[in-house]
Amino acid sequence: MPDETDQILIAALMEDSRRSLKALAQISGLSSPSVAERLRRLEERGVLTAYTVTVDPKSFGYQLQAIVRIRPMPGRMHAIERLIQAIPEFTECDKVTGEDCFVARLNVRSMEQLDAILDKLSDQAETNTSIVKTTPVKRRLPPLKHYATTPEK
Amino acid sequence: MPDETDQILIAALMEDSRRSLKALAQISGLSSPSVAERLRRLEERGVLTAYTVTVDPKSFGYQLQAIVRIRPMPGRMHAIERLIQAIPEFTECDKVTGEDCFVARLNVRSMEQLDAILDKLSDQAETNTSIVKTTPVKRRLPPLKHYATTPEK
DNA sequence: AATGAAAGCGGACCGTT
DNA sequence: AACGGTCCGCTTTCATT
Repeated sequence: MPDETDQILIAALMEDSRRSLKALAQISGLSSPSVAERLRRLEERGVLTAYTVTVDPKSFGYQLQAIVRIRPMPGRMHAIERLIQAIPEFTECDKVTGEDCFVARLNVRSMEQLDAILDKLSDQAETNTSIVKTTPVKRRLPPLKHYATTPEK
Repeated sequence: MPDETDQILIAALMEDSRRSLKALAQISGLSSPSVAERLRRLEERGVLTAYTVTVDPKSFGYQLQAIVRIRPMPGRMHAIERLIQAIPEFTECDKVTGEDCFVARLNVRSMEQLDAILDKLSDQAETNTSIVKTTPVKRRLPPLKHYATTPEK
């Protein structure tokens, strides 16, 4: 389990993954070789899974974002799963318990494109689409503390 | 709108946001000062919105992930929105059209914690919870091409 | 597992095209 | 808007604790 120093490093990288080892060293109170060593181990252990960027989809003309719940018809589950994976406008998808097998995020340029994509699923699944209006919570980390110091308020 | 070189840079950073300017220069066929200049402009224009890391929640004991749809009772929408924001285990939340006002992602350590958190909403909203079993599509970028060279297969 | 020293490489700032 | 050159600073390696 990551210790407190690891958590400081992770939080610092979450804010800005391009921070230099030296900057991370200052933040954590370690030397830069130690930081490098810790990052290496965190990657190795699968704690840090990716260094990545966030892009504004609107900059690329993706004016609409939708959450689509998908309920495949009997026997069509694998086909639907492959279809979702093959359509790049689905930028995220979870397989979940309950009636809706999949919950996916869809980025499209227009209502017409939304319709066209949902249409591809329509012969093998029922879909339920909600257009994203705003995002009250942007992707963030859950609390990283080991011990539940906060009694789960 | 970002040109093709910008797209190459963005895709390269999406894969690994810690790539050096020199590495990005080689990938894109530019010099490193030019790469630095382009990144600066992409940030300025709000195309690149963050450099960040992805963490495995399980490494921190978050054994369960759920998608929660939340339908506030009349007049309780703002209160619910603030509540979601205040509970750090909600790591993502969109406000959407339709009956369910919010769709949120919840990370918890146990079923008990799941219950405890949903309980906090229960007097002001109806919730519908789906446990995430697998993630067929991990967060990715939609196609970045300007022109729809792919006729939306 | 972390440190300091040293060497090698990358980034930032020039002036130029 | 991109380039090459230069200088400075960071990263990486290694020996040490």
